Amino acid sequence: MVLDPVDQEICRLLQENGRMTFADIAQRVGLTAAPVLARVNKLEAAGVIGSYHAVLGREKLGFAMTAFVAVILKSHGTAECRDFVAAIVEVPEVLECHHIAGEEDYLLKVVAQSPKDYERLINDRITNLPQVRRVKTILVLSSAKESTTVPVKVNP
Amino acid sequence: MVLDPVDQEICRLLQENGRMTFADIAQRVGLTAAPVLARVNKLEAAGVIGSYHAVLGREKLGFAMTAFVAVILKSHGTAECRDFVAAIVEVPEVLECHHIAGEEDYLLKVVAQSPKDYERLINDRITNLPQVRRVKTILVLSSAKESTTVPVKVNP
DNA sequence: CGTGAAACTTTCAAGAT
DNA sequence: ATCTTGAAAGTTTCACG
Repeated sequence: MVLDPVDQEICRLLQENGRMTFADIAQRVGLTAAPVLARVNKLEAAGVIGSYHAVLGREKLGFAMTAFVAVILKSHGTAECRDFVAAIVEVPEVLECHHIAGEEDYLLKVVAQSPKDYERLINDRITNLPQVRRVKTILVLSSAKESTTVPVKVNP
Repeated sequence: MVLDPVDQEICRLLQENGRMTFADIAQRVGLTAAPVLARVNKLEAAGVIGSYHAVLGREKLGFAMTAFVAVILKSHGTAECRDFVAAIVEVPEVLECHHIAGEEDYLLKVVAQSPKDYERLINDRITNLPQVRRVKTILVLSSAKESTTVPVKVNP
């Protein structure tokens, strides 16, 4: 699918503020609401716009810790990987699960309320899994940027 | 701030669908739109709800690559770190920048359209920075989960 | 918290450029 | 083809009970 500059601007605006009204977007891109709606519907149908989410203030909810967890599996058979992934994606504190190339097999991003909670999470829900050989914690001290906004080029 | 079960459910719903209408939310939590609006305003003011965003389908926009980049700085003075972070957060392809404890100093999440693009990004925008000693790329092969949804406890 | 009312937004069909 | 207009339905937002 080809994005003209108006589509690109709509994507930029909705990445920045996912609750912006079509009337508002229309004004900023120099159209009326109807064609903006049509374009957004088209962008959603094409999968260019995938979903909309509120992002919560984690620390306000008591999540004082973020960490990346590098996981090495015991073996790398298809079934082994499948079962590990199936179990790990069900853990709500695991926000991300990436299969990676490198010394380790998977890189997880996890949140926890406290070191104690983190310990329980790692022990009971991760290290515990029969496929896991070893885990390494990379503790996040602070995050200077944490966004899902990708660049939508203005000059095609 | 204390979240009662209705606040928690509102947070859960808005994490799941950031464009859900207040009328819709109201129906699901068994209220009318007015009190839902009041609660959302309060949650936003308290920073529990931080922001709303559309998440784009990266691959549809040509971002075929995701990688984590572990960075070691030459030194760890306050100014050095500050200047590195200030430069790195301006790079649109760098979606996340975390200060970490471990062998490396920073962990970045970056997206790129191709290996060539990735090379340019790493060379010209990262390795290049005067504070950087060394970078290590951890290539993402696939992501089984990539979310910002944190658990909002149902049982206080 | 609910109601009702005003203002605004969404959404669609028909017609203009 | 894509936009505008205009109108109906739905949503937001407020003051009052």
